[in-house]
Amino acid sequence: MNQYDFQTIEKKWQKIWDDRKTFHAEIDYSKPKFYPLVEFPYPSGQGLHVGHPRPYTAMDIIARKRRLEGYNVLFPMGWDAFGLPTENFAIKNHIHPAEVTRKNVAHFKEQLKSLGLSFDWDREVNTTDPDYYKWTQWIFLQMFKAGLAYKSEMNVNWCTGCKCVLANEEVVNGVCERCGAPVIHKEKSQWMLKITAYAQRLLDDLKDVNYLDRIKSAQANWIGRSTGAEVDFSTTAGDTLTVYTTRPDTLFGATYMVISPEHPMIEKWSSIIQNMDEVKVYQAEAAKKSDFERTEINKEKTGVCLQGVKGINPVNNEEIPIYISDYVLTSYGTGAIMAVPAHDTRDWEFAKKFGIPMVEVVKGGDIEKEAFTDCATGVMVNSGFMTGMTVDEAKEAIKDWLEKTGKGRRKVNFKLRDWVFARQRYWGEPIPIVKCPKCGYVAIPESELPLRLPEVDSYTPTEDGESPLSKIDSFVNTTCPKCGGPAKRETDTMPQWAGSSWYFLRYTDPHNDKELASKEALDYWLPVDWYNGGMEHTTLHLLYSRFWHKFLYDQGVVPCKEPYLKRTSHGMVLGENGEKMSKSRGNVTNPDDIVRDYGADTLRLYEMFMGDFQSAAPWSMNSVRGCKRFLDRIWRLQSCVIDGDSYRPELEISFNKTIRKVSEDVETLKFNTAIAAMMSLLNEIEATGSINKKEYRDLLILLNPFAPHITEELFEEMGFGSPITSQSWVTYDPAKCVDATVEIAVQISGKVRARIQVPADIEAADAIALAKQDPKIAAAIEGKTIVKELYVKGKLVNIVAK
RNA sequence: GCGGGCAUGGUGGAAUGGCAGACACGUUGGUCUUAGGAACCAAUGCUUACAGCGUGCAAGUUCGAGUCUUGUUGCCCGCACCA
Repeated sequence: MNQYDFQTIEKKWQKIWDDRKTFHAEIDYSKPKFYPLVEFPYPSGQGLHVGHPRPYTAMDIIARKRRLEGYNVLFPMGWDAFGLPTENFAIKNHIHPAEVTRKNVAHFKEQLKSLGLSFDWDREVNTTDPDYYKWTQWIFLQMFKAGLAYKSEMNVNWCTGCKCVLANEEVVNGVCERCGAPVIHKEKSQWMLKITAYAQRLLDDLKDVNYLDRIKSAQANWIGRSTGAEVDFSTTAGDTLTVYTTRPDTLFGATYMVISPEHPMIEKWSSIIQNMDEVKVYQAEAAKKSDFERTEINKEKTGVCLQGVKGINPVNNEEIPIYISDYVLTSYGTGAIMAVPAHDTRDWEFAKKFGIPMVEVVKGGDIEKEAFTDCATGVMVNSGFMTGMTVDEAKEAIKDWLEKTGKGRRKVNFKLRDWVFARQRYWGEPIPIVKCPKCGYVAIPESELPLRLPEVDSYTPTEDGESPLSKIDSFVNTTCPKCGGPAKRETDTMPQWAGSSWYFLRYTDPHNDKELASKEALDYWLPVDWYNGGMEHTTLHLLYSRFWHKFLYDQGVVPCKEPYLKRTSHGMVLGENGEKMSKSRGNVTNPDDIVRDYGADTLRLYEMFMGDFQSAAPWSMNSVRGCKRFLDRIWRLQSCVIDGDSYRPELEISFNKTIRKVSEDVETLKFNTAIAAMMSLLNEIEATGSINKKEYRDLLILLNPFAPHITEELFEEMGFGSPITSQSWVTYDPAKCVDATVEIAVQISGKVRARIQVPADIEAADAIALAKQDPKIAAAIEGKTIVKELYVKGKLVNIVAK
């Protein structure tokens, strides 16, 4: 017997798979298709992290199992390569971002290949490749033509030191991460995508997909549908202030109004607001804070009462003060609220601080102590025609009244906001739009796609906050596609999310230069059958790509409404100390070291065995060694192989049970228990002192998806025939998964008092009778009244005695 | 703050409402060995051990709760320009 020389074996099989294109997929109508997908990585300069192989190995196991089950499997990989870190690295080291990307991709690819993942590398895509982003731009143009892309004034983070727009991540505690200068909010005209037009469908169609419940609820909450009403308040200034509320029933309790510090009405009223100086100071303060800071409930409420203008409550014509406060956001609802301190927690705190009166309109709580927000039990009081109604009745009554009187209307609102689709950065897809002084924003002709990123000398954002592209005259100056007159190109680029919103479509036909993918390929491969990715992508990437997909469905480009049939999530891999792995904490493990010292099969096995796939788990070198030990034992089995073409009787049930367990557990992502079952089986095999050929062969196939290299090598070594990749998955006989006798527990009133052996198919009455014969049980129930007797098949007998 | 989640031995974790701790790691003792970060064998939740106690804490439902319900504490993740 040779040594288990994993380095040689792994290189050998990886070369065989490459040379033979073992995992290359083509359309084949004779087989059922299966399209598993993992999130393609951002090729960072740090290289692969031990967190990457966890989801990749998991889906690889499923892909390999599906192939053995006779499916035509498309398991692709690519690179989500536009982004900030590459650009920042390029700026710092004066290397072109494309060059940085090329190096990082090469490194990542080499690392991924060393793990024996069964990707179809012929279908590799890269979002920064002009042949790819041509179609990203094409999709944007279709959205523009459909009216879903528009320009709007948006707040951006503005570094007062670098004089440039910052990503949220670059803002640390209100100052610029790089230069430490204060960061303020600044209005900027930005390209937006109208994802809100799809809000209802994105919500409704969740019922048609098989996502984990927590993913569905996270998306539903992010979309944040609420039903309520818009109410028009007139003001002493003559203008109307429209508010959105989910509690129109409390309208009689509205004792003041609050508008966001950025509300446009403030500018309009600047001549009549007597304390404009105070207002301006407050606006400047608010501009420094993020939405997150502003809506924090624990913080002290702040605000300024507008002097010189009042709102008028439409139900009772009472004049009420108008405040500006940063807890009201421009981005939600109408940017103005009616405040009902008696029945809203934030309003209550604000009113307490500013000494604003409260009016109780729903009875049931103690509004002196806290706001009473319960809708289910309260009864309306002090509310004119609604007095005496339940909250639900009042909601309907007031909405009818608002619509009848024209003072308001029913309104569905979403928390979901439109997608800011422009970055003032270099390393992204150029937005294919021209601004013509005569024609406005004009799409460039599709024949001019891809609109390539021009070469620039500096990737640093410009002093005026525009993209570096704005400095390239040859790029900027062009002619209007419509009128032929002089015009200027859009110089902003798309956010990284653009390329990742449709990459799974390109995998189906990655080299097509006529369409983003052929109809035949899309019809055959879509939808993605199973998409696994991180929980952190639930509300952005996952929602964005569903939105793009639905748009493309409406355009007749893709054949199905939803891109992903099933979505699951993996947990993070933490450092050995249980903290998030990071360079600064010094707890990073490099997968290359593990592959070199223990082998890819051990790494794969450990990543799957380390804990529940869906939860975070800390790294453990000791446990890695444990997995290596298991593979060593599998290797050594070849020294005790005996003849035999069926399972030996003493192992027959164990084999059948293990095959069933592994087959089922892989489907539910319970890789850790699947591996545990194989370890148990190995323990039993070793106890017999030998293994026969049938048993070894089946064990190797069972383990193959987890540890593909060692199992292929042993399969070949043992002369079991062609590679495992062309074998069939092992099957089990349900009838042979049952033991003849089982040990059951006997409980007295729920406490275990004895254990007895019974035939597996024993009847309840017989089991109970047998239990009572046990000396301990007989003694325990003597002289007591038996209240109840239960038998749980194959598990226990419970005798309730008094 | 809002949203999602988690809490079980020395460690990672198992457990369709039915015998808590599978499977590993670690530790201890032993065998073999010139040697051991090798292999093999045995033990290993805790305690005042013929028994009792144990799944963050407090209640509840049930014949029976790690699992369901309510409350509570602590921790993790996301929050829209990181990917």
